[in-house]
Amino acid sequence: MGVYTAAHRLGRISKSASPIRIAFNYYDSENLFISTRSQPITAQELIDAAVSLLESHRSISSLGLREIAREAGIAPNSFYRHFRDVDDLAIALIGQAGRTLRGIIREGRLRLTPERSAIRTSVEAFMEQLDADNQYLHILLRELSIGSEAFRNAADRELTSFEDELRDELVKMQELIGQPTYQPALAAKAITRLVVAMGARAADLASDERPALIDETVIMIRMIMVGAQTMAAQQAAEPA
Amino acid sequence: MGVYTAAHRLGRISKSASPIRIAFNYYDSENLFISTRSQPITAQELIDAAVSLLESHRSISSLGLREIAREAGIAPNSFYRHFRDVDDLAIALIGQAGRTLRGIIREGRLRLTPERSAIRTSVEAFMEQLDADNQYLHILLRELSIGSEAFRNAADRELTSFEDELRDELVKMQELIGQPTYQPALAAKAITRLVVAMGARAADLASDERPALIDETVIMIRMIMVGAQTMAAQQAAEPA
DNA sequence: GACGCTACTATACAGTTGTATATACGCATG
DNA sequence: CATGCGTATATACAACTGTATAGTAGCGTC
Repeated sequence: MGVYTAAHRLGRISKSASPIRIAFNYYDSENLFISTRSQPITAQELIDAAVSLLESHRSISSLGLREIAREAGIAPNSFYRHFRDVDDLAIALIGQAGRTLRGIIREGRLRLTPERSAIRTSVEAFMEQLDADNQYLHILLRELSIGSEAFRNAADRELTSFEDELRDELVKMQELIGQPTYQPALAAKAITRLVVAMGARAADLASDERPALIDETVIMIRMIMVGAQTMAAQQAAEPA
Repeated sequence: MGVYTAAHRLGRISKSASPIRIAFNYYDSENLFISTRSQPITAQELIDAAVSLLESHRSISSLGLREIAREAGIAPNSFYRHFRDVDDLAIALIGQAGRTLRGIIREGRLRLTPERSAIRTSVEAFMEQLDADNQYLHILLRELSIGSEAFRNAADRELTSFEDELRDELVKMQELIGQPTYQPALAAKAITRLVVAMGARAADLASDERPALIDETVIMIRMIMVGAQTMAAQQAAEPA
């Protein structure tokens, strides 16, 4: 943390106030040596600062360069050392969010047991992310509908990877239990988009209302899967 | 249009420039008598000005009071005569969007003919609104995922009205053709949310890619309906 | 004709923003 | 030891924001 943080975050600094002078080097309250200058900041720290500002319901594009720099504790101009502008940081952030989430969901599948349905397990893993402190899922859902074209496409790309993984799983399942699925790619897409939509709504609810929403979502997904399987059976019977 | 429009919209006005003095009354290029003062502006005109600024992908909360006033052609302070602040205008705008859209969709149902499926007709009516020049659907979809809690709840309320109307329709249909639906309220919710999600994505696509998306959506909805009907049939057979 | 009411405008102010320019420190290299 | 590079900071500027205060034109009423 540099010199900007304390002065700017608590209270406003008036431009007309007498200039504040701080020694270049000092020991902070924990006796750690801190240089107020030339303290290197990483791009990741800037991204983290942006994430922490994205709480509640702000879009990335509503963030100001100065705001992010203030949160990270550096001078506004130091931002340029790491990113061209806020949009540049945003693209990096969305990519990071997608990568992280896919890892988490993939990991969640390992928890799959014969007792618990695959659907419920996946939906729960997804919804759990809403409570996670990294906020990545919220950010992704938000940028999906707002922000520049580039942001939305970036977010949509992350979502499409989910769809592809789910489709593969549906096909695998179909071979396993011999129950064919009509247009598995479409079914995967429907399920993904539905879960995302319900997740977005769940994000607004208190966590004690979530279980009901999860139950609803599971039934909806079952409707899609039963429908897709029934349609496959009808198709097989009809043109025979 | 008042005196602000011309000067402010084309080119910037420098504060340090010599003060601009304009006669209080003048005839504009079409020889309409215009008073630069005391020309009453309606709240609706302010809302329309806001809508016209919401093109592409901006959220309502990103609009500035001065910006809206400039677009409407009034002095910034005149805004306060009609709304407390931008959020106040936003709530009015969302409500108006919802009411308008429900009217349009309801009207679209009147086009229902035995030849064209009810599903396809509804989806097409919905997607048509994406191209409408009033931008209401875009605005509603956007505020659903962004903006203050109040905005989201307002948008969600509008969406719930759609669900209710659709559920009634499903129940009516069920009585008509004798094919029961499992949990019609949930099926209606799934369909509505799915259409909205697909619509949001469709909004990003060129209009020649829309038909394919409509086809996809229709199949997805069919999956849900077939699934809900199959599950109703299974439920009826099982505990008997 | 004076008064008040409504609907607007003008000016001003403090705060914020993005960024241009100049500067200072620490470190590695010659 | 001097030079230059990398990384940070300080200062400044013009543009913009929301809004406080103080007007002013037009209209209806006493």
